[in-house]
Amino acid sequence: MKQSKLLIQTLRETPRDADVVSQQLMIRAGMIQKAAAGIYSYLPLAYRSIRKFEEIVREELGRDGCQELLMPSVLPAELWQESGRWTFYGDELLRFCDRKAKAEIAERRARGETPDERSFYNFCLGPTHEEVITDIVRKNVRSYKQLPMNLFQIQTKFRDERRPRFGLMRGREFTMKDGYSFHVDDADADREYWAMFNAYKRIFGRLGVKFRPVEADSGAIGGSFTHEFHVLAGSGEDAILSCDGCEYTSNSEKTEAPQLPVGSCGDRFELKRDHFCTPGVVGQVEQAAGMIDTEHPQGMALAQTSKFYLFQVSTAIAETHPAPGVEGTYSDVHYVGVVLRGDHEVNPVKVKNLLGANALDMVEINEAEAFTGAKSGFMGPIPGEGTRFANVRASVAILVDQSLKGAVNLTCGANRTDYHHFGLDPERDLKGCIFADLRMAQEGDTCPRCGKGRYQAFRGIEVGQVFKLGTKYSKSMGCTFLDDQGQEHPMVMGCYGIGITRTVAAAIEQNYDADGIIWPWPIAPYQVHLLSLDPGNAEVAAVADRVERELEAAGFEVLHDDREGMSPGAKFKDADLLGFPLRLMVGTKGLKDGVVELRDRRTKAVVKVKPEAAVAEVAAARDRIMQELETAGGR
RNA sequence: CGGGGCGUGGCUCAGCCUGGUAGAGCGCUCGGUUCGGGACCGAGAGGUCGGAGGUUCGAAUCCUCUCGCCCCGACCA
Repeated sequence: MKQSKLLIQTLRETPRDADVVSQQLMIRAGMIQKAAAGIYSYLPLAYRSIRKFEEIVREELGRDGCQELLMPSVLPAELWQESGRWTFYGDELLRFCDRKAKAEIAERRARGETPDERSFYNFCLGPTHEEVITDIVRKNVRSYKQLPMNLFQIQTKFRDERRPRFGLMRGREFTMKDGYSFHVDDADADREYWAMFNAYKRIFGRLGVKFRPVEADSGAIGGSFTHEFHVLAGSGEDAILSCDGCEYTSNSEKTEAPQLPVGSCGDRFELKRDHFCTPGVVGQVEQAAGMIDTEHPQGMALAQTSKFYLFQVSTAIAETHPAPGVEGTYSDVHYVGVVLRGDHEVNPVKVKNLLGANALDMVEINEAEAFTGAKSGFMGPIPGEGTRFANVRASVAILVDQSLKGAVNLTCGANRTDYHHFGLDPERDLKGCIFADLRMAQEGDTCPRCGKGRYQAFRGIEVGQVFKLGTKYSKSMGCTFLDDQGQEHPMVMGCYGIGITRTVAAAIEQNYDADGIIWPWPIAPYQVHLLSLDPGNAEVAAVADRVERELEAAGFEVLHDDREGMSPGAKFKDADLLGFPLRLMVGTKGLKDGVVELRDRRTKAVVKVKPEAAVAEVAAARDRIMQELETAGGR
């Protein structure tokens, strides 16, 4: 391909509204162009990478017998109403109506009515396709003999994000591979889950990026387990903890924290109310340092302090769920107190899951201060007399992190500004409290799975997820089969997603330098960037054209920068920015010595060879690069 | 959705405070000289200053409304 004919405009300067590396580089390299917030055109170079990744996905899923189909992107409201998600999904679902509904609205207006347009919306843009696929399967599959079945599509999705950002990584429109499997029972769904898990490991392994499959929170859907696949990159939105001694890797919102040994701290004291006074000090560390008495002349160790968070369970959703720690249900419970060691952070997802709540919010600071009667920093699990907290204590669940089980002589906020109690023994002093793992695990914590390794922290970009759905959709939509006894059962489902365009962006987030992109070979738009440094020179032009033909004949993808009137330096800059793995330079200077030069984008190493040997040298470089990829991937 | 910011040629931005008939660099076109890490000279093309209304003799500039975009937060099967 001649670069002089390629649709591309590279930019020397970074566009102002590009805020992440992949977005900046893709715009500067002329790969994407924004049409609206979070909506991009994929220009030729980007689309080549996207298609290459799609092909990898197709090949690997094909190995597992998955069938590809394509569903509509405009979906009828009826299906979403059937599953219940039409109302549940929220404003990310872009809803609209067709001409028939519009005519109806117009007609009512003509009659003097003021119809609510939203109630006439009868279509949406598909953000995901559980409803459609379930509809297809229930209409076409009746017998256990047809199961299992695994169907996928690679398709444009639309989610009307509140705040689209990060270019292709969090756009509103994006390309996604979404797959759905249908099974006669749980065991078979589990088997398929692990088959897809392994397929994903192959897919991201072939991509040539560092990645990790991580255990994740299964969220409100309540599936039994789920893994996310993350491309590791410093700019990743998710924190991942990975044990250096075993396979356990998880999203930090899920990571199990180890039970810590309770330090010895002398005799057990009674609860001494308002024992420490640290006026005007707010931070945990400063407070602890100010907690001085005869027992603690240096101040209190941070691990001997406790902190207290007040959460609120949304009553609208909680309704009749049995409430641990208190009598009654969440329709009675508004507040939940969480007690942690002073040097630990609360993990809201763990709290939420423990409570079985769908939504959990921090109580707003003003409200919390009014409730407990103390300023932030001095709240605690023991209500002060006459406060609202004291009045409703019986209906406030007190959850205590397991690290404090058996702990004694702790401090806690006195619910009186500037004061802390001393001598807290949660088991003794907090009636009906529940001990559980509620904190964020941290880098360096001992892994509770193997008991030996320690957690290492990474940042990751979520690019794929495998999820066991169960019968949520098959039950609500009547997707059933007949077993060999003629009995009807709902199918057990799994779903499996890969963000295609996000993955390509994530690959760049992980692989770039100050000069531009460094493409992993398997998804590079072109593999070789052939630069004619003096295209006006007949010999250079002849050699470059010949090498281009030879490389293409040997199966390489070559972009030939044949542009005239451009200085070598400018071509080098463009080549670095576009970042194809290999750059082959043909110029008068080299040809004077009878050589062309091959440069590795990542290592910057240059090899000089005779033009006739260029193809063999490129092949050798490819083999070396692919070899390195084998060892670089995830685990 | 709350808070903040920005809309001036394809890109980056100046001009706005203090109204007077629109600029620079990059990119693009043509000619010439160059040519191994974003060369130089000369000549050009290209802008309803996001939109609407208002104030004014006169608005990119002041006022009102509106649309779009960006950032922080909340949200994220």
